[in-house]
Amino acid sequence: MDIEPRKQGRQARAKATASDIVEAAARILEGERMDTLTTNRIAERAGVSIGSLYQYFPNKEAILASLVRRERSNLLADVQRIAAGAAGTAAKIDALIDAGLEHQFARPRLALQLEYIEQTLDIGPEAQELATRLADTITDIVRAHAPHADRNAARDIVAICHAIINTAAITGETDTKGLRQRLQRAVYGYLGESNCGYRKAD
Amino acid sequence: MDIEPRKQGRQARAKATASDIVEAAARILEGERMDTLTTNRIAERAGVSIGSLYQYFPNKEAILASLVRRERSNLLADVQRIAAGAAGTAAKIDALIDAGLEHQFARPRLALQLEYIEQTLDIGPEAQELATRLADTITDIVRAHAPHADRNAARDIVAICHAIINTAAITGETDTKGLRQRLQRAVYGYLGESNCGYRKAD
Amino acid sequence: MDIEPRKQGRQARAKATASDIVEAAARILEGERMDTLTTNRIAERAGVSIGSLYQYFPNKEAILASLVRRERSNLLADVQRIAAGAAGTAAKIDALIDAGLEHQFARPRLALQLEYIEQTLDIGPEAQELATRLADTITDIVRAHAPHADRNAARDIVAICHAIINTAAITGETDTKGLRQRLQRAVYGYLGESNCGYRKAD
Amino acid sequence: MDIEPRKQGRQARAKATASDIVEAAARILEGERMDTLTTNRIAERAGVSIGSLYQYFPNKEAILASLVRRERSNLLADVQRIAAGAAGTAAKIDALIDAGLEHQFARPRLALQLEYIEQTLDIGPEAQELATRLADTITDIVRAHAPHADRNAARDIVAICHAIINTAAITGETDTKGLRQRLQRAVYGYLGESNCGYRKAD
DNA sequence: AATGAATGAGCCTTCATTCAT
DNA sequence: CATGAATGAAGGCTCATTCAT
Repeated sequence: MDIEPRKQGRQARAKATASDIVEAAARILEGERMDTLTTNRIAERAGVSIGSLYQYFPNKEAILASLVRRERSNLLADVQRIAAGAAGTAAKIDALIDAGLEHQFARPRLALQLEYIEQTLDIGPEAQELATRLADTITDIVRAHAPHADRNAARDIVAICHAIINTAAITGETDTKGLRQRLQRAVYGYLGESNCGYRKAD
Repeated sequence: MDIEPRKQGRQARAKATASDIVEAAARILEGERMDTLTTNRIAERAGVSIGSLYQYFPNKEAILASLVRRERSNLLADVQRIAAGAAGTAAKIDALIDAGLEHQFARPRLALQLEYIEQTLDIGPEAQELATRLADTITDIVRAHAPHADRNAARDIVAICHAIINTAAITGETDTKGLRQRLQRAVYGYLGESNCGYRKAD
Repeated sequence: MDIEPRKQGRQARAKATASDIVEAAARILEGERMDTLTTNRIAERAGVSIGSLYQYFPNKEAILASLVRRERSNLLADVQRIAAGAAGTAAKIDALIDAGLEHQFARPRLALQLEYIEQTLDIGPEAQELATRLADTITDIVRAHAPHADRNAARDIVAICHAIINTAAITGETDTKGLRQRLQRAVYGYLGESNCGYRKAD
Repeated sequence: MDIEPRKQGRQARAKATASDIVEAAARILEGERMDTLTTNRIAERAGVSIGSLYQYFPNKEAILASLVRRERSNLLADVQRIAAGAAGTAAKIDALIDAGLEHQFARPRLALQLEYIEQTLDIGPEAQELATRLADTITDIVRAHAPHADRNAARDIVAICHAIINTAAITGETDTKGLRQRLQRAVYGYLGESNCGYRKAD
């Protein structure tokens, strides 16, 4: 199944339409029951006709793939910026936590749904690569800080953060500060450091 | 939407058929693409006619709700047994970890899918209650061990374990022993205890 | 694309439905504009719901393939009966002409449309084989009568008959007798025999 | 349905565009699967925007009607030239055969497709008239040569030639010479003359 | 009860056609 | 006039669910 977007229209209007469609899909994932994620509904929420939708995407999956790509590359950009930064390893890990927090907390329902969709979707190779690069970059940072950590550890840490943030988001927590502290507890705890009085969050 | 199984013949045969249907759904969730989870396919795998299926369940969601309930109550039973036991608080927490590990690792794909389905489903109040009871029991155990832990902490711990186990299951890990250790690291780490050389796994 | 019918239901009702559907397609081909040959219309004319139609055929093409097969095998049966008969070669050719006449004249519009559809369709291997067998059998008969005739000649003769009958049918001729004479003129003429006073038609 | 090309600028450029569009349709009919004969594809192959296409033709059918008309009037011109010529009746019939051969063999797939389209299309009155004039002219020639031949006979002859040529074209024959001989056999055979050693092809 | 044929709302997608730029 | 983005009716097909046997 072709999963690539169809054309990046040369008129400005076209580019806007394509991303309107993707955003509409995101909004539906966030706010409605998953079974309303139909192409017709997407078109409707994008304020576009169904015909237009299919001028930009060859099928429903392509829309979702675009959405996944969009989110993923945003996060990857942040993470790479952190990795490339001059900060110390602990500071980088904190920054990583913050990045994850921002990303998932910005639109938690969306993040959650996308996680599921990614598994279901036969994601394109490009998105696949984004995922790998993301994982690698994070692994590098973690191992720079905690040399004894292996790939599993890095994966665990990412999973742990995901899980905690999701749970918090779903139960409607709003106290980002407390949440960040718990994330640090979890991560540094897992990495084997006492995190009592470890650092002043800010 | 009605989600209860259809009350009827308490005969052994009827009960068996109903649970055959539920188990068929489980097997499909485990082994096939999610879009093959159709009522006709469920009936087929259960070795029942589609007509019969609808004699036992008023609709598809009811089957899934039953499945969720089945899994949940299994876990709840284990957890309650642990809670009621005479072991020390740390041993209880370890037992909790083991219970979770067993549950999710017995049929990891199923566990993963159900997690998603639970969110999608308009879970019945009974299942809702199971969830609450489960959370409460776990919270009690955790707080008995770590008095400073609040509800959030208990939730976080459950989420952490879920996440690590899922990730492990997805990536095809089989080393249950190593996994248990990492779970303990994560939990005790989060709870703020150094877990270096803390205890002999068994 | 799968082109085979889906199930030959074990209940009598089922078998009837499947052939009702095929016949409905035939009727539409005969009597309506080709662009009304939609699965919905077929179902409607068959007096069946669209859902039922798709229980018997996996897609539109399969219905048409069944129809082609039905017509072809009817004709093939006739032709093989003729080939196997004890009649003289000339009588066999006459019988062939009559068979063709009957077949195409019974439902001329249908015959015409099917001819076109056959080319368009990726006909299944079975139907393909029917066609080959048909052509071979006819070739054999023709060459038995006119040894100098090659494959082209046999093909030409079939084409000639098709064409004449179609034209006649389309322009609404009803004089089968006269038509048969013209067909004989054409065939025997092509085969190089004087056909003046050649034989008494009956 | 309006089937006429849109009257407009008689400028050379306009005329060229219109015939580019018609020719693009022809090329698609020849070289691609019939279901790619979409207006957008036609415009694309004509090197015109879809908007422009609709400036020249009110709808898709009008394009095809123009194409049919183009082919028909070409043939009609040839046939009328033959009819008006000074040659003997037999020579005229031969010329007729050659004309048909050239026409259909020049672009056999196109000829075949158009034949089908003509039936499907609600051909405009003008094209209808072309067909009639064509048939009449041919009938005249045939009857001049074979006075006993009636309208049916002329129709049959045309049909016969069509059919043989089509069959040859479909099966990929390239031996025009042999084909011409078979056509003559068929025609003269049908008209009741022995065609053995009848005439030297050229 | 069990069976499985039948149902039809609704999904994805295409394509002829229009219209703002 | 040309362009190409936008439109939406309509087609193929699925699947949860019903109902006659």
